[in-house]
Amino acid sequence: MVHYWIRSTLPNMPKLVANDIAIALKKRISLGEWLENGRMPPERDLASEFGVARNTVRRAVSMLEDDGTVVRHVGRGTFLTAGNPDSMAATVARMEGTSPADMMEIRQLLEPAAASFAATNASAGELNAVREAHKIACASQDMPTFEHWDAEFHHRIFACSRNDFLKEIHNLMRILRNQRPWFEMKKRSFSEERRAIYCSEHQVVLDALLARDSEGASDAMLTHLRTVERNLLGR
Amino acid sequence: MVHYWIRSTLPNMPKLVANDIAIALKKRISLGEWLENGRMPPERDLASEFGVARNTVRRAVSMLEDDGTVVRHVGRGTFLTAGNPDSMAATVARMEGTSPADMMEIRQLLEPAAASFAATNASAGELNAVREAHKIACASQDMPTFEHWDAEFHHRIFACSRNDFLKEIHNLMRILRNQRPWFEMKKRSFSEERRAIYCSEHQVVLDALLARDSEGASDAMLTHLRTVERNLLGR
DNA sequence: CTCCCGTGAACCAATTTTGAGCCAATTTTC
DNA sequence: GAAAATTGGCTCAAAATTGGTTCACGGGAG
Repeated sequence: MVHYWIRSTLPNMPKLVANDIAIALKKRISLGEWLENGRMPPERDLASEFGVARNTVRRAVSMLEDDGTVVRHVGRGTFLTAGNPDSMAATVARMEGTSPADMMEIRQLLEPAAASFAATNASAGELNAVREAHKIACASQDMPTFEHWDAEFHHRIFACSRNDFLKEIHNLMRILRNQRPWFEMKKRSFSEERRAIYCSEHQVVLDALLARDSEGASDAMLTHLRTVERNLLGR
Repeated sequence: MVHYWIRSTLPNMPKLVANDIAIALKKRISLGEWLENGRMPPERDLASEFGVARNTVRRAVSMLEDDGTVVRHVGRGTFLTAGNPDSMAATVARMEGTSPADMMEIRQLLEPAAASFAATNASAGELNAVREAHKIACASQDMPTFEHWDAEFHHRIFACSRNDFLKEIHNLMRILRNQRPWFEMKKRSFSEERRAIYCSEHQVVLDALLARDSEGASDAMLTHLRTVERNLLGR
C-alpha cells in the first residue's frame, strides 16, 4: 500500500514492469546506445540500474530476443542484432521512423490497387463486412471510434484483395499510424466536417466495389487518399 | 440523465458518477494518454485519482470494455485495444509465409513506381551506384553472385526513390526472398540464358533511368518483373 | 417503501515481481 | 593449463499487484 503510494507520486522513480523495461531498452537501442561493440550490459547490471529483480530484466530481454532485436550467449553476454542493417528487426525499427509524407505516398500506390483487386475478387460476405465498417464509421460520434472503424474499413478492403502479403503490409502501415506522432497529427486534423467528407468518399468507394467496378474503385480510393493527405499534411 | 446533470453542475458536489468517469476516461484515451505501452493505471489508482470508490471506476471501465475500447486481464491490468505494441512482430512473422505469387504481384505494383520515382529523383551518384551493380551482375559467373548483385540492382533503385518507407518495404521483401523456400525456387529457375535476358532487361531500365524517362523506367521494370514471374512461377 | 447507485470493505483468482540459489558456458586471471 | 570471475539459463517459493466478486450500508428518486 505505502509502496504503491510512493510509486504514483514520485515521478522520478516509476516502477517499471518487464514490458515497460523492454520498451525502454528498445528505445535506448534505437538511440544508438551500446552500438560501439554491440554488446548490452549484463542482466545483473541492468537489474540494479532499473531497480528490479534480475528475473524481471530477463523477461524484458527475452521479449527483445523474441522479436530478433537481440541475441544472447551464455557466458558471453547479450548482443544487438541491429548492427546488421539487413536484419528483419533493424528494418522494422527503421520503419517506425516513417514520415507521414512517405507513408501517404505509398498508400496512394497500394490502396487503389487493393480496391481494384477487391472489386474483382471479393466475396459477397467480404463486401458486406466492408459495408458494415463503413456504416459504423459514419454513425460514430467521437473521434477514436471513428478512427477505429475508418481504419477497419480500409483494412477490410485489403482483406478482400486475396493477397496476403498486401494485407500484411497494410497491417504494418496501420500499426505505424497508431503510434505517437501519427496519433497527434490525426487528432489535430480531425473535424466533424472532415469526417462527413470521408464518409461520403468511402461511400463512393463502396458503391464501386459493390458494382464490381475495379477502375472506379481504384479512382475513388485515390481521390479519397488525396483528400486525407491534404488534410493531414496541410497541402 | 437529469440526475447526473444536476449533480455534476452543483458547485458543492463535483462528484463524478460512473458514466461521467467513462466519458472522462475516453476523452483522455483519445488525447493519447497511456498510448506508449497501451496500459491503463490500475483501477485502485483511478479510484483514488477520481476520488471515488473502486466499484464506481469498475463500472466506468466496464463501459469502455463494452464498446471495445479496452480489454482487461486479471493480474495484468487494463489495456487499450487501439495501440497494438507487440503486433508488429506478429505481422512480420506472418509475412514469412508469403507466397511467391503474392509477392510477385506486389513487386509489380511497387517496383515500377520506384523506378519512376528514381528517374525523377535520383542523384547522379545514386544512378552510378545502380549502374555499378548492374555491371557486376552482368559480369558475374556463378548464380549466388549474380543473385546478390541482381538484388542489389533493384535495391539501389529503391534507394533512389527518396521514399524511406518504400525502401524499407523492399528491404523486407528482399529478406523474405533470401529465405529457404525462395532460394530453392530461384536456384531451380536459374539458367545462363535467363541470366542474359535479365541483364538486357536491366539495361533497358538503367537506360531509362539515365535518360530521366520515368514512364520508360516504369514500363521497363514492369516488363522485367513479368519475365521474372514467368520464370519463377512457370506461367 | 422500493429501487438504483455510490461507498467502503473484504476476499478471491490470475498474474507478475522478487529474491535466492545453483548450473553451464565463456572469458579473464594467474 | 588451471583457477577464478563473469554471464546467461533455470527453478522455486513467497510477496505484491490487479481485476473479479460479493456484501452491508446509506441516500436520493420514483
